[in-house]
Amino acid sequence: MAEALGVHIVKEKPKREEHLLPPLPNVQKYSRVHVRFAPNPDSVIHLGNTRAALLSDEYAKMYRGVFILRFEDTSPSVKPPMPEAYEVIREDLRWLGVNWHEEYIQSERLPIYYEYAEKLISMGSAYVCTCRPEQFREMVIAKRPCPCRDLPLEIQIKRWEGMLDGTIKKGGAVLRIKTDLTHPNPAIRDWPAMRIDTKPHPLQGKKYRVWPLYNFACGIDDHLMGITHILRGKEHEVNTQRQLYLYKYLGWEYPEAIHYGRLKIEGAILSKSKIRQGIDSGIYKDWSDPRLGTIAALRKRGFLPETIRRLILEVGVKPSEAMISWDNLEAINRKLLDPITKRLIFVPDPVPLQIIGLPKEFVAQIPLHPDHPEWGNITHKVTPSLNTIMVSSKDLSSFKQGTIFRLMNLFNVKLLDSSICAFLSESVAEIKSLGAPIIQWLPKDAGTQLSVIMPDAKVTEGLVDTNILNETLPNTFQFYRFGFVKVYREDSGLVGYYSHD
RNA sequence: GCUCCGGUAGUAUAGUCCGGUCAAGUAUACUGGCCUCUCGAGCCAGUGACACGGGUUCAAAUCCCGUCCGGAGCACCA
Repeated sequence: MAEALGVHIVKEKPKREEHLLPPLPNVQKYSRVHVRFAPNPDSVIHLGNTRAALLSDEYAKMYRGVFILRFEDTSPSVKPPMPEAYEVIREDLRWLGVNWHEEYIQSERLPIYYEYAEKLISMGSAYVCTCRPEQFREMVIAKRPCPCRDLPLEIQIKRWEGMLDGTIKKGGAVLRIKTDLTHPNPAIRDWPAMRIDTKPHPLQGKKYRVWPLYNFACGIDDHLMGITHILRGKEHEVNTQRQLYLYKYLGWEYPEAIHYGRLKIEGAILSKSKIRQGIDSGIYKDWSDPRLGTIAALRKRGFLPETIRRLILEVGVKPSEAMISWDNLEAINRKLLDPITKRLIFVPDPVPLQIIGLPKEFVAQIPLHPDHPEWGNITHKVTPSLNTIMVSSKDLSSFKQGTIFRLMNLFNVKLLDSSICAFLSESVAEIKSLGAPIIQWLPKDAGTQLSVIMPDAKVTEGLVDTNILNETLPNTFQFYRFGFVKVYREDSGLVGYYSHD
């Protein structure tokens, strides 16, 4: 109808229109887009890894494609898989809102890799190399074939069997894919595909002693799983070049590979090895230590999955490196959190303050959200006999004797000495015209102990409005004049993790 | 050193393919002001960038060359 009238109806604009992802290349070549996220379960995932996962997920949704989760756990001794990591990673992905349609674990697919290894050997496209690594390197730099390269097929097969049956010891041989020995990049010349690793695998035990290297397993799997578009960091650019040879020999077409630059976040640790090292040495409590850039840490601190997704989409797929600032991340999170988060009183480092000269009983109405009066208020009473309240020592110590200030939502007082003040008046307007400070407070017995872990892992102790115990926890609150805090109920009591202002 | 890949404000990003509408947009940060019983949110205004040098062109952030700077890779890791 509208079209008949020559009117073009614009559908509801996407919320993030300014950060829509660019289209994927050559989508029309494939019947259905297949993307994958292939983490190594040797550790948990962090903001950097999330980039591949979220970008792939977003594209899968954009094209109604298939998202494949593949655990790349084929290095028992160099990157030993952490048994619990498989589930922790799934958990993190679910939390991030990533939907995967298929899941594979490479350590369960060794027979497939063996099959292709044998095929490539018999085709003369791969050979078993028994040179010492340094020896091989010398030759390859000189663009000369190593002595193993052109050995007859029967010997290659015999050597391959030797790798499998244990005749050849660990480190004694490696399967190499033939490439171009004159390739300008020495790293590409006759790259290794399989090696012997006798360390028991957490999932497979001692079942296998020959394991595929990254390029072999990944290259084969990407094809077998029908991957059409690969999103990965640019550290893999050379790997793409290597795998091209494999695809050529097997007559396969290589997927579209998109390489993005590294993601760093100012001040936070994003290196898996450094994280693990820090945990082992006790510097960090665990993977969710607030100083880390892990998903577990961001979640614990109250960052929302949507925040992380928006950030990743904003950064996009550029090949250059990006240094994310906390300001940006926090601003996104604050914008999402602010309208939906209850306000409560938290008094850091509390000290008592007695109020004298009270003419009557006062009831303070503290809104749960200033922009949502319908959410209601929390009330606190101060009477001539119940006249001691708790305030932050930081506030109190900044006031000189005689300072006039307001107790938020209550009344105005004048400081007499370090722990006594006198009732002055009730009017808000009065205090505003003076430009005097307004501070948060709690009646002496209305607070519950709360330890807030700050982003630098230091702890701020304080009292939080006891009404928090009526809330479902964990939950994020905004404490007046303090900031957003995600509060947990732990055995030791209430523990909060500071998100941001 | 070798092989690749990049460089738009403090940070991130749009624009670069298909030169003019870009005296460069947006977000955040910062500075002023308004609003607010939070040092939160919101509103208004402002500061701030095309790495440098050549070339092509009537015209260059956009194309070409050089320089500088940055990153990645050069594992029997992924």
